[in-house]
Amino acid sequence: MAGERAATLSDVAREAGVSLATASRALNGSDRVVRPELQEKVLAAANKLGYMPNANAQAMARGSTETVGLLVKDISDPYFSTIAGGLADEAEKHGLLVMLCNTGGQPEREQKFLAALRRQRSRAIVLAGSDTADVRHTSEVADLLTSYLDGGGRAAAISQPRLPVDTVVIDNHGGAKALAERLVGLGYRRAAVLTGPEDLLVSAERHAGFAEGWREATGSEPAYVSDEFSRDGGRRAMTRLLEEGQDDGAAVDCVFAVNDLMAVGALAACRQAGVEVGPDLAVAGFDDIATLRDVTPGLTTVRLPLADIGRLALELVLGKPSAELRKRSVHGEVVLRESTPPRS
Amino acid sequence: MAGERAATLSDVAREAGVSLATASRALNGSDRVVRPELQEKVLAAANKLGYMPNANAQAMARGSTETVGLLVKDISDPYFSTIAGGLADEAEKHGLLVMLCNTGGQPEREQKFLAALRRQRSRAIVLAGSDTADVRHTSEVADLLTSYLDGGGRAAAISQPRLPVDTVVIDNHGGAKALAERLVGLGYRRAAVLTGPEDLLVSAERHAGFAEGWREATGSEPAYVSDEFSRDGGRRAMTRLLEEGQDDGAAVDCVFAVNDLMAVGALAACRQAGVEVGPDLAVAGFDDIATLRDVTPGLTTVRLPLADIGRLALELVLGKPSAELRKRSVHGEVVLRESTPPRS
DNA sequence: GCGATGGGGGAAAGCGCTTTCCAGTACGGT
DNA sequence: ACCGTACTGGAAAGCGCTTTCCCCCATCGC
Repeated sequence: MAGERAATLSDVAREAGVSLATASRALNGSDRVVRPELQEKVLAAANKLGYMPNANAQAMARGSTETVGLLVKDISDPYFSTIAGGLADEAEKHGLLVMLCNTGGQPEREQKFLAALRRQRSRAIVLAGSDTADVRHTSEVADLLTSYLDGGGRAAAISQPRLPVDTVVIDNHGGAKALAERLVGLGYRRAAVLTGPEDLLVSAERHAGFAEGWREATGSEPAYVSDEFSRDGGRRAMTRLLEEGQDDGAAVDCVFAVNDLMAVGALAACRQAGVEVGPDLAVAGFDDIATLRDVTPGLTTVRLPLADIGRLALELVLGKPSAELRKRSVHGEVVLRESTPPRS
Repeated sequence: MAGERAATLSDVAREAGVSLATASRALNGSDRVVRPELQEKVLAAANKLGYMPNANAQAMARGSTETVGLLVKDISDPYFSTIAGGLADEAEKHGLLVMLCNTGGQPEREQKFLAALRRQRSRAIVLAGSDTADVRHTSEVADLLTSYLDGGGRAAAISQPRLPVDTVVIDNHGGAKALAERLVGLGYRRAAVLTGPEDLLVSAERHAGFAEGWREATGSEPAYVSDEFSRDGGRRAMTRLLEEGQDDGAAVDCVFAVNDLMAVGALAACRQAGVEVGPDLAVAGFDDIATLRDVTPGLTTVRLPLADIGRLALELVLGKPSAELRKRSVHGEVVLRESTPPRS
């Protein structure tokens, strides 16, 4: 067995008694008409030999592949894995393979992967790593992307509006603002925001949106505490907030964590501190991560259609190229649950 | 810009005033020694032209790629995405790219992807889709895999012991058994298992392990209810269980859901039915999904080192091929939390 | 001083496919 | 009966790279 090198197209052609050209045409179908009789012979030969085209050879000859690259910050984060799921589904429909690149948020890796995808002649690239305000890095990525585009590649980004490519923009600002308004409507008056690092764009946008909504509705500015954009970051931030609140008489009645993971961390911190979320303090998140829909108390959040976002990004990147940059907006929907009961 | 086709190796060679062969050797380093002076010239030329090797051409010439395929049932499921994360990390260390294939549990897709990976001449394939008892499909996959291996490919599976490849076997049986023992130790006496479809191997193994442990410790057989292997399946199964329990005087005091997602569904069902998990009824899961570590009450479960499993699978598949099939066992660790308090 | 040795460069043969270009055949029109 | 037109098969030229094989020249040993 081990010695039998895989059958090539010439093997098939020989077996079928036709030329290489005819074999290729018969198998690819569309190209040009081949007499049905010969076609069948070729198909039979291919079948008999267990022929499998060499995708690399095809890529060379055709100059294009069936591969799309997907860059995410961390595939084990449900936010990204849900997006990846939607994108993978869509890719499957188009007969495309997805190259998964886990950047871990490291700029060098991001650039390395971009280069690799370019070498592979990926048909398209979707960037879903979170955008940072790191101008130097962003511009390097932008350069890489531009030369990729010049080489005939296609690219799109998710929520990274600074990149010179088509983008699915997530209305972080609007969603957070709407959430603020709803919370005020429920009777809350003193808010704090648990944010990620301030150079993380998503975090900044959500913070700003919330602050704007809150300000417009109450005339006051929400406090805020920054930490990591993660479960533990949320826990730490919340712990600090609770400690501060003790001295300071004017404790907040409502906390907005800029993502669900942080919110869950905040929930844990409250539990530990003996603060009952809901009656004592309201907590809200953002994203509506599916796995987290069952935490108790149910977490008020802004639902993002993550799988659709993945699908949309692929559609965008596969669609007709257009001269100007396209932006496709996606809005979140506030989902109220028990963690923010109407304030009596 | 758009007209400038990407620089090729011959462009670099010409620019550097050397032959193709020398250019190739200078860039790949290892192959054979090139005079440092020429080497530098080539590097400079490559740099100047923004040369990017064409990975497809390299793959053709070398006969091997830098790509590994990963088949998962559903990347948006935290179980798989955590494994994928570990594997992607490891892949990055080896300079490999990961081809993500989302099978959705559909046998045809699985086969389609396997074929695609073969066409791509993927260096290795890791299968992490859950194994089913569907013999026909399993044997077809096995055939595909075998011919892939014959062609020089490498493959490994995660927890699919029926495939003729190296396998990371997860000790589902042992973990569930240990859990059963611990629960009995806490004072529980009447158990029920919430299982997935019985032809799903993971589910069956966990069920069997738990039943064995329970039987050995108490002499009685746990009841069980089957439904989907998902959050909603868990909720439904639990609801049914609670309804049955009402008629039947002898209600269970402890429920084992074969994965965390189902357990969370069960938690939701209990909440809805007014049953307080912990005091009224114990609930345990399996996997210890990170995102779920903060549900309340804290869910007793069997922790699986999912990221390590992904890493391990890649190591296995990249390691020296050996004649006999290798199995690498991974064991879970029981983690007791508030959902299963000691029974007073 | 001369042949043997070996280090390093270049020509060219692929790798497996697609696609252009050419040639042969059969058909239609006049 | 003759020429132009369609149609279809085959030869061969790449696609961009790696690698074998060959050759040249410098060094070494005797």
